[in-house]
Amino acid sequence: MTGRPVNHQRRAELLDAAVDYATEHGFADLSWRPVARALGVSTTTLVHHFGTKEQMLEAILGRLRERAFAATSAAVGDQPDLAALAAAARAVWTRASDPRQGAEFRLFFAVYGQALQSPGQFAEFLDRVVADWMRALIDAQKTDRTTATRTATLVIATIRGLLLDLLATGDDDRVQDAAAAFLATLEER
Amino acid sequence: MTGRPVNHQRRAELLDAAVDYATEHGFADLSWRPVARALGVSTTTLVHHFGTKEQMLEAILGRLRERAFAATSAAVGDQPDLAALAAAARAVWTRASDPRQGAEFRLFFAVYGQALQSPGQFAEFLDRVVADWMRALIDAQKTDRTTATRTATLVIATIRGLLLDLLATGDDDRVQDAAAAFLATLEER
DNA sequence: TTGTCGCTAGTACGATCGTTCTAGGAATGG
DNA sequence: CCATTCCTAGAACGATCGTACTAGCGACAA
Repeated sequence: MTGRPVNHQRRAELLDAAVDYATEHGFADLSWRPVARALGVSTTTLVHHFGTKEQMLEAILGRLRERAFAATSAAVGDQPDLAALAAAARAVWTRASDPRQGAEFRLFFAVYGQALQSPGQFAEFLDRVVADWMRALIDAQKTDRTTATRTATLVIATIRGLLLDLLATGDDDRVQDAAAAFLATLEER
Repeated sequence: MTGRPVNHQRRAELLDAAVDYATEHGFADLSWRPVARALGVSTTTLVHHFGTKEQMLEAILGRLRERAFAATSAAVGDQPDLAALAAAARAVWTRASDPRQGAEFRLFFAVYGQALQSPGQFAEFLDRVVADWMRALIDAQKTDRTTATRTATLVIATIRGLLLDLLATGDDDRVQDAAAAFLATLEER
């Protein structure tokens, strides 16, 4: 009577594959058919699992933010107490500036930019893109909330700004030098 | 014999109007027809002046970068010698964080993100998006080239990172507080 | 076994896309 | 005036878009 049960794992597989596709082929002009071809399924299959294209995009960027944050937040949490923020920032930067992460962060900033121009559609992304890291970086500090917030804001902004520079210019020497200087000032607190 | 002369001003008018349109309606899925409707011309007119859509996009982002840089570089140049960099950075930040500039910088970051995923098409944008400011900020300093480059890189990255935060969260108090702290450290050099 | 429902695919529809073709007024140099 | 060239518009092309509809297959509960 109840019929065949829903296979949630199947949707997760397709979503991960879709994120990989977006990482390689860009996010701006994603459409059902090319994604379906790359994944070896029909467009109908994607529609069935994601509903509308808009919903698939939301799912993709949700998964993307999840990936990006999970991979770095692990490094944030496992730090000794003293100078925890500086160590966390260094760990995040080391991982983020790894060339192997380039494609994923290019996609991240592409989504970020698009979200800024469609705040309605990407509301959750915009809400959490800063807040998730803020929470983690504030927890890593022992100072009062005001200065902790101020420092966390600066750390997030500087790392992202440097990453934008690195991805745009590929000038590793210059950007790494600036990053090292910033991280050094962070440890002098 | 020579016929009617080319009207370059007409193209500039259309380009400025197209940038305005992109500022309001987004950059990701721009197409001839909606732009033409908004500008009160036919799509053929746009094709005539810009060639292909790709060329129009390049023209738009070139003009956009020109606008964004010109408006702020003026503030950079007209500073007294002492603490020129700090004053320049403060001027740039004051203008960039003005809510009235929000739409333009949203477009700027949307283009930036798209360019990161299509480096071939937007090569010139990526080349100049950092280099233009770098040159101006290095010239504003009297220290050796190495530290001047390092500082300029950090100033650009931090300002852009803070701007990303401000545009995403709208949390003016927190971001302005962090910006003030950063600019203060800049003046202590 | 049988009825139910998830999963997949194929097809088709209307809309919109970028671009080309055709052609008529406007403005300029000879 | 005339020839030439720019500017603009309208129509049409094939391609691709998102999505709905139909239907067959497979897995599960009763």
